[in-house]
Amino acid sequence: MDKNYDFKTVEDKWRKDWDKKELFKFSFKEGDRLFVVDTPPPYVSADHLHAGHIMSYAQAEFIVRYKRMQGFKVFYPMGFDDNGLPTERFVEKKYKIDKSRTTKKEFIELCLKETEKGIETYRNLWNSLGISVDWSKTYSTIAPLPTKVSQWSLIDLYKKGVLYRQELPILWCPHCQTAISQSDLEDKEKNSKMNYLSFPIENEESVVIATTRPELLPACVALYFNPTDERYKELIGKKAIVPLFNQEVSFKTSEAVDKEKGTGLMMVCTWGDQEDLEKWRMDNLETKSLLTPDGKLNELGQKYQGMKIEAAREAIINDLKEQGFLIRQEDITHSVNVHERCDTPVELILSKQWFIKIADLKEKWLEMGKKIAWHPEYMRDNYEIWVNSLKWDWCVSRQRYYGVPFPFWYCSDCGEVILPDEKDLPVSPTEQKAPVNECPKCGGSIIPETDVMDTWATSSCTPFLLKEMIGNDQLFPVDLRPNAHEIIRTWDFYSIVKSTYHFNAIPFKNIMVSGHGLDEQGKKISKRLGNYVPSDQLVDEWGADAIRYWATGAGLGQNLRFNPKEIKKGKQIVTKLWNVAKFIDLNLTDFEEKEIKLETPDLWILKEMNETIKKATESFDNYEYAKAKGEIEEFFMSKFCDYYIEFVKYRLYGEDNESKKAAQTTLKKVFINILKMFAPILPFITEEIYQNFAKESIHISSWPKAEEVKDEPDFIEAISAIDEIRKYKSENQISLGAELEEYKLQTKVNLDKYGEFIKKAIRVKEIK
RNA sequence: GGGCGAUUAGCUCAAUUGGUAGAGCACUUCGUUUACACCGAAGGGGUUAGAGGUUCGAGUCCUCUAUCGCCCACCA
Repeated sequence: MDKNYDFKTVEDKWRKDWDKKELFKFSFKEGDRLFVVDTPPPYVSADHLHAGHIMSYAQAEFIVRYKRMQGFKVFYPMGFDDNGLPTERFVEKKYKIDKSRTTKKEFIELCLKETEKGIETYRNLWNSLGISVDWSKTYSTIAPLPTKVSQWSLIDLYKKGVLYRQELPILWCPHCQTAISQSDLEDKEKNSKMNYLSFPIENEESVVIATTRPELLPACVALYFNPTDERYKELIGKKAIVPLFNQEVSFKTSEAVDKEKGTGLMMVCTWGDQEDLEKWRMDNLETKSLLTPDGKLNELGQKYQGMKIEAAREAIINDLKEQGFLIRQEDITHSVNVHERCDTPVELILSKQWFIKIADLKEKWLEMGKKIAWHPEYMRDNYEIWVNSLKWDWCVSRQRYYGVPFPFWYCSDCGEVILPDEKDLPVSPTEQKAPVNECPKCGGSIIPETDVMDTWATSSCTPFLLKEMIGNDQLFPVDLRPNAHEIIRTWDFYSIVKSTYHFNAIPFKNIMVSGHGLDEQGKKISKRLGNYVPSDQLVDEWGADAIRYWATGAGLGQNLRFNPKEIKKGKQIVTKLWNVAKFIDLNLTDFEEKEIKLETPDLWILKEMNETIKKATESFDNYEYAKAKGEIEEFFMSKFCDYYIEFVKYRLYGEDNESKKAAQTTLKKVFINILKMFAPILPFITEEIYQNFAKESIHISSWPKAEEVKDEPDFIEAISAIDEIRKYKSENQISLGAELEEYKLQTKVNLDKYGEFIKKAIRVKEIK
């Protein structure tokens, strides 16, 4: 063995070896125990890989390697989420193009090109980190099979009556020009002005209303106050005139109006916010649709027609001021719902879209959530909070180019929906003919649906996509879904929705939720802040094992700071394992194990080892890789290196062959189990060392089993005695290697039994 | 405003069911020793955020307060 451990050469060697031997390729036969992992398919548009990515994927992979050693046949494919808005936005930004100013064909080609690149970037990183996925089973969400499964899913939902198409006020992104869903929203603090406007009342004085959105005045349809509000009681039955636009609106009351907010009077427009929508729905108010899909005022805006929202707001405020309707203004900051992909404030517009029923089935979603084992447990709360906050059905249609098409055609006359035959899936309605030439109901002509699916409508199929990839229903539900907490409300929730509707089953039995990677100051790592070292540089500098070690630093659900010291510590452990390996290797000879007569220190370390195996196994079983690492490391560094190796040196160098063999056997046995326990976390160094002893990969070897060992309970006293002498030597500045002539021991210990051992282990000639 | 997490040594974190607060890093001192200077040994360092309560006993359970993070709500 080389004197120094060269991680670059070694890690590269095993990467190639595993790849060549297809070590992680999935295969199983009847009776095998399966472990199916539904890994988050990353957006290929996320081209800035950093420690946070390493952390979350490594944490899941610790469990995967552990399960494999436990004898499970692991199905661990990798997917890529490459369709939909994220990719389009990425391409738009990168090539500085606008969807509306390029042809659909060119645009899709660029998306596909970037998709390919993205997959390569990810694949390189996973490989360098030793993420043991089965690369022969890779999917991308826009490929034929996933498209087929996503389309089948929609057809099934349609047949079950839970997918419907309706014209409704929906969440709309004026920048991306597409419908979006509640889960695509993000909060953003914005500076704004609260405008206090005077609304004249017929034959009377005016009332004052506060609003941040005067540009919605043309769509104002009613004014509301709280029924207990004495100030406005007598307004019922009267009408106010909307400033500038002059439509008459009536006063209404609602318990939901807060007397303390603004002036206690609220204007309802169609539609500025959730509250508007609810009043509109409840009181059956008039519909005044004001916005165009690109976020401009339509003809209802009169002289402001064609202006963008912000421009119209400014112009209207100016005119209000001029004509004396603006009483006063206040600077405020408030949070605004923006589209998370582009930061544009979202609007509500009337549009015909496809929806999946979710808002009325909260109880069902909660019930399904309870059937899943959440790691950590409290993450279920996050899920339940989201479910309870649902207000809208899931809008799954998007007016974009690069995505999985809806598998539907319509009758242009009666609107009848035409479904394809399931055996013809996948289909692309805009490019192929419908299964019928004319509407079977009215004989009208057929037009294709041009919408594509929301990205989550495709990725939420992965739990049952996996079984389709293998063609075996036993793979569903999957055993483990690992992901970060921000996609509980999307990927996880929608997966639960779909599996419930399709199979009345949970999609995954276990979910492990990871935290975020933070920079050294504790800030979330993000592309915008640039506060990260690219992942490939990290691996190059420290090696995969050391980085993976760092990833054990936070328990499930916890954020983890980037910390070079912890990576260094990982490197130190790798080096330590290497040095121990050299030491043991040098002193090993072949012998028959049955002749061995173990001595007290041997029994002690074996007993300690079995305790460690028990604890590490339990921790890994509970997805607590951080705890497992702590237990293994403590045993290796303190018990094995600091004590046991020191205890047996004199036997290894001595003349008593029987005693020497016992020490050697124990060293080897314990060390191999240490390697095995470290293997899920440090796959490279453990493989390198293990294959010096064994001819197979450590990663398909079996996880150690704890055995019962009868040790000598009073041996602990001998260890205390050795501690005492170590301390004495250190305090008196004597080298640990120097032999003391004589020492008077304070610690109570059975010297008849352990005197000789202590003298030799810590080098003292005479103990009193 | 509601909820969920967190707060333990200078730093990063442990602490089974309530039972003498522990590691690593950093710091101080020592040690070239035949696995390891990519090293080893020893040492100093804590009113467990604060205040109450339950208990023979609280880092751990309860109540309140403060600070931080996240989720949800908040556009009148």
